[in-house]
Order: sequence, then C-alpha cells, then structure tokens
Amino acid sequence: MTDFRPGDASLVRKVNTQVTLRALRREGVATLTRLGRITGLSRQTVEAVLDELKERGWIREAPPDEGAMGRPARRFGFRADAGYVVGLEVGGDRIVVSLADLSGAVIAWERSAVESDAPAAERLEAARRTALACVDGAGVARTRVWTLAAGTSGIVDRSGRVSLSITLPGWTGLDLAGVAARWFGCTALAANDANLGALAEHWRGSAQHASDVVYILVGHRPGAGILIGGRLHLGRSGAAGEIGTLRQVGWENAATELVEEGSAAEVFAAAGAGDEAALRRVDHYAENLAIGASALVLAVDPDLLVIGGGYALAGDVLLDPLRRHLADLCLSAPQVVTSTFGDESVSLGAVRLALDHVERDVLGL
Amino acid sequence: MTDFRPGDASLVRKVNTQVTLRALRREGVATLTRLGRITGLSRQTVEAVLDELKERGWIREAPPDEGAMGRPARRFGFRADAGYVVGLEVGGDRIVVSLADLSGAVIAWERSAVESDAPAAERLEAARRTALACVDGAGVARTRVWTLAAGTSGIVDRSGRVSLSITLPGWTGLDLAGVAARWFGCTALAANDANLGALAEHWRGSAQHASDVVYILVGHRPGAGILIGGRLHLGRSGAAGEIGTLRQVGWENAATELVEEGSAAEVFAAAGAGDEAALRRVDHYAENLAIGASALVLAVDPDLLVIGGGYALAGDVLLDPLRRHLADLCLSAPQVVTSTFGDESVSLGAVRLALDHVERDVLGL
DNA sequence: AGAGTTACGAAAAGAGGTCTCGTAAGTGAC
DNA sequence: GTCACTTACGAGACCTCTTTTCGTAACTCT
Repeated sequence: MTDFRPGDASLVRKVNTQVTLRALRREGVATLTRLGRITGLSRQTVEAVLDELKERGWIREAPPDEGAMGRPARRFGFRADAGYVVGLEVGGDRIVVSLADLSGAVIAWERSAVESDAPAAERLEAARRTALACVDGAGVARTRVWTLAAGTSGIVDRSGRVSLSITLPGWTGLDLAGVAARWFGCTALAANDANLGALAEHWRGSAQHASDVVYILVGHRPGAGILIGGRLHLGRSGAAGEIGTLRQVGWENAATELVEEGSAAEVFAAAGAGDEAALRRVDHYAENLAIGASALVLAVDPDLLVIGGGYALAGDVLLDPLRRHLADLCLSAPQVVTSTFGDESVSLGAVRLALDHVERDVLGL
Repeated sequence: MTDFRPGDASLVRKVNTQVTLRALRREGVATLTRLGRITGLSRQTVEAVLDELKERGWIREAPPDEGAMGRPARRFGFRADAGYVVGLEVGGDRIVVSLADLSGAVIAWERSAVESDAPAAERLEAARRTALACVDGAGVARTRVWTLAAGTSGIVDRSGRVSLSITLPGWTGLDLAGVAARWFGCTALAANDANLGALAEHWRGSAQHASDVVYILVGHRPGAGILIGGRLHLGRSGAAGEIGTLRQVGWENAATELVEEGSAAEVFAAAGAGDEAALRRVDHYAENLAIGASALVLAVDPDLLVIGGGYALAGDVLLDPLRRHLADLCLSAPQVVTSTFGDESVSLGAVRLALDHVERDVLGL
C-alpha cells in the first residue's frame, strides 16, 4: 500500500526536489521566487534544491530577464536537451519514429513503409534504420538518447518480449526491447501499441482529464489498452485488454467483413454519403466493436472510451453507431470520443513511456 | 501521479508515525528497542512517536515483561479496543454482521435470515436489528463503533447509494450508506458484495499475495469484484466487474438452469458422485461462468481468479470444468482458486473496507 | 553482593526548512 | 545624474526531527 521505509530528513529533500523539478518543467524557465511561490517552498529551499540540480546537470541558469523592475532575478531552466528519448511504432505496414527531448517536446518525426508480410529481421532492420535516421537527421548524437520505447501489435510481456503476435510474421517470441536496446546502446522498453495509444491520449489527447480509460485501437484487428488511475494497466502477462481473443466478441474478422468491397476509407466515405449498403457494413462493424468494447467497459467501468487508430478518422460515421450499440449493451456507457492524434498516437505514447522511465529511474524516486 | 505538496520536517514525522504504528499493529505488544529494530528507526525516535500516539489514545503502555534479563523494557501495545468497526452483508436471504476491533480481529458474529422478497424497509430493519444485536451482544457500547461498511448485491455507487439492484425489491435508489450511518451515528460505507469478497480474499484469504485479482461471487446471480494493485477498483459509477450485464455472457440465467431439478448443493453432490446428467448441468453452468470470467480475465489479466460465494463450496466439482473452459477461452488463464471463507467473506470484506477508511481518515495520511 | 545484561534518558550534533532583515541591483521620474 | 522605488539576493537565527553517544538505572544470575 503506502510506504514501508521510515524517513529521515533526506526524504524531505527528495520530495522537494521532485516538486521543484516538476514545477520547473511546467514553467520552462522561472526565477527562484516564482518557483518558491508555486511550489509553496521558501526561496532558500528552492535555491538549495536548484544548486543541487545544476550540479547534477538537470537544469541550467538562464540569462536574467531584462527590462523588468527591481533587481534582476536569477532564472533557471530545465535542461530539456540534456537527453532525448525515442518513441517508436513498429506497425504492420509502417514504422513511425518520434524523437523528443526531456520536456516531452517532439523535435523530429520520421516514418517509413514496410511490407505487411515482411519477415521479422527485415521489419526490425527497417525500424532500426528509421530510428537512426530520425535521430541523425535531427542532429542529435546517438549517445544522447537515454531511453527508447517501442510499440507493436501483439502481446508484449513486462520484460518487453513479444509473447504473441498474430499479424506480424516471425514476431512471436521476439525480444523487442532487448534488440532495440542495442540500436542506441540505451535502455529500451516495449509495449503493446494500444496501450501506448492510451498513454498518448492521457498525456496530450482527449483523455487528459480522465483517470480510468479504455482505449481501442480500431483497424485491421482491434486492440485495447487500459489506464487505471491514469497509469497503464498491463496485467500479469501484459495481456490486459486483449478482449479480442474471445470468440464471442468477434473482433477477429470484424474488419475483413467491413472491407469485403473496397477499402475501409471508401466504405466509411460511402456510409457518410448515405449509401445504404455501406451504412449496414459500418453498423455491423460497429456492433462487433461494441460487443468487445462493452465487455471492457463493463469490466473496468472507465470514465472515458477513446477510439483511436486508422478507422477512427471516420469520426461520427463510425462513432454514432458505436455509441448506439454500446448504450444498448452497457448499463451506463461512458463518453465515447475519438483520438486527437492521427497515426502518431502510438509513437507518441512510446515517447511518454520512455519519459516515464527516465523520470522514475534516472531522475530518481 | 506522485505527491504534489512539498514536505517539511513534519512529513518525516508523519511517515515515521505510520511506519511505527503499522509495525506495532503487526506485533501486538512490543518494546521500544524492538520497534526500533524492525522499523529501522532509532529508539529515541520511536519513543517520541509513541509518546505522541499515547497522547492521542492510539496505544497504551503494557506492564513490563517479567523474568527477562536486564532492565525491563517499557512495552507498548496498539489499543485495538480504542474503537470498533462493523462489517455487514445485506444479502438476498440473510444478514451477516461482524464486529471487529481496530486490529481487525473479529470479536463477534451475528446472522439472521430474511425473506428473499422482503421489501426494502423490512430488510433494512432486519439489518439494523442484527447489527445492533451483534454489537450489544459483544458488550461494546454503540458509540464506540467508528465506522460501518455494508455490502449488498447490485451496483453501489461511490457515495454508497444503490444505483441498481435486480434481485432485491425496492433496493434500487436506496442510499444504503446514508441509512446505515444513522444506526450507530458513525460514518457508513456501502459497496457491492463481490467487491468486498475480493477485498476479504486479499486481506486474509487466498489472494493475499496477488496484486491484481478478479473475484467472482458465484451463486444465484454471479457478480464480480476487481482488485488492481491490491486496491479495490470501483470504476466511474461503481459498476466495474458487472460483466453479467452483457447478454452474450449468459450470467442472468446460468443458475436457474443449474437448479432446474433439486437444489444447487444436490446437483453438485450428484455431479461429485459421477451422475452424468448432473455433470452435464454443472459443466454447462461452468461454461457460462467461464465466458463472463474470461471476459474479465482478458480485460484485466489478473494474477489470480478467486471463486467465492455459496456455490464455491462445491470445490473442484465446479472448478475443474471451469478451469477447462477458461483455458479454452483465454490465451493464458490465471490460477483459479476457491475462496477460503464461507459466507463470511462479504462481511469480512466490509470490515476491511471500514478499517481502510479508519486508517486513512481517522489515523491520518 | 557482585557481575553481567538490557534498557532508559539526557546531551550533542547534523540535516532541512522557514523567517527576518540588511544589502545589492536594477528601473523610472525629475 | 541623482534619488526614490521595486525586486531579489544572501547571511544568520531558530525550529523540527533524527541519530549517535554515553552515563546510569534496573533487572537476573551466580
């Protein structure tokens, strides 16, 4: 439950360091006095904390603000460029990479296509190349990447190994985190793509103010990620949210039925234009989706249901029937919204995961 | 995420008070030196903390141990009898009450029967009488009850109001916590029965070492409770785990099919003796159960699945087919065990909930 | 009664944090 | 350019909480 270890004075310093650093990261650049006011600490304490942080290289002193009244205050800024993290999506037909600094600002994107039946080695090599290209292209030395996180479809266990992948050839059993760790010689993490999507939405998307979130990545084969109390819930084997496994749910073939004629985008467009047959197809797909979604919703009773992934671009054409079926299946369905991100959501979630790791393990606490 | 407030020296004292109190509750009675050793604090600090706690009435000084070597040490004990909590199950056909002291030791049980079609007022009155009888019978003054928690079937929202009950007449809309608060003039909490069962198992039952737990209360109408990270997960409206709502799951009528001929106990007994027809019935019931259970398991991916409630007494007669169907439906089914409690599990969980409240709100932190 | 054992209690020291106050370093008005 | 005003810095006193040390007290055992 709570903490078990007793505390001494250094605990207080630890807490206050955290609080100060958190405030500084929000502020960007701030004076001692201002930091004192927003943290509730005395200026003296803030000063001591910042001295320590400067020593450790986390922050830097910025030039004083000119033109202000009174004696110029010393200003400090979080050294967002002290290190970088890479967020990576290794998808069925594409690789998406984002490079972010420690403040979470994404400073470079890179993407490339990959054949959906490419063997594992080829897919990995494409991912590696794209990631390196992204970092090199941004002019960031490879050694300055502190952590990499990768999202991929399939079940990824807590150690970052793909324990089961249905869609990607040769993917099952792959130690994705282990392999990716060698690319930059840094710690690497791996997780399921839907989980990372959920994380991204909670970080900067439509789920920012929700605590418990179910995120469904709709596309060829829907997947789901769950946030409990704002934190990723992975489960014992990392398989939390894998409701699609249940035959009763019918997620396996939901998409193939949808795209029997034409691409998904075409079907959605036709449905949006009022085409009866397309509407029926979409409705049927939404119903299938709703069955799985309702199982997750009933299990978790989330504050919010977020729909992400390629098909989410269809917007209300898909969401309206989904909401209808969901209301039918659940006692009280939560609010349903679409992702605010396009296809960056997984790599953005990966960035967040990497940053979480940095903040926890490198920054301490 | 983590704490937002900065800390000063008093934070350290708070932490150490918690640690000490926790240790003392585990030990029962302990000397200063011993407490120092197990908490990792100096004897002086422990002494200061204990002085404060004695002042506040949480602990008492016990007579020194005789016959030991050296100067007799002062001994302190947690005042488990400083207050009491009442755990209550308001079931379909019975009321179960347990009275526990602050150490969690149950010092009195009381139960009574109630008609399954009794109107709400009658059921409530029976619950009140039984609770009062339990406390009075134990010789505990009613004013010494600090918190009461009640478990009942149906969906109970976070404020302790029954937002939906299918089985109990007149129960929907009842402010159970509000009503029960008047019985002893203390804070009262209310929750779903399966949630409390889960809590009980994690506290003292088969789920003690599990972090994420799905608990299914099997009986007339199965219900489920979920523990995430050892804590109750209620969800937005308190409906987390209500997978039985989903028609595809078939929990609604699972039991009625089981008991078409004879009582449930008879069917289980016959199945245990090898009766083909009974085996088929049980297998069918187990299959229905497994569908809902697998939805929960896939959603949450728990460390452990615990089966409690009346039918759990059947043991492996029910569990074996359940495990089989579960293995069939889930990628990797978790361990499945039965509850270690009989029909005390809900009231025991209620005790735990009440104690949690006391520890958080009364003891501080 | 003396030796051995164990715990108590006061005193000193150190780490952190807050408050106060005199001083430094700017801007703006005259 | 000087003076008043504003704002921030820095040193010192003081408080809280913890730990360490050491002399003393209160037992048991021989």
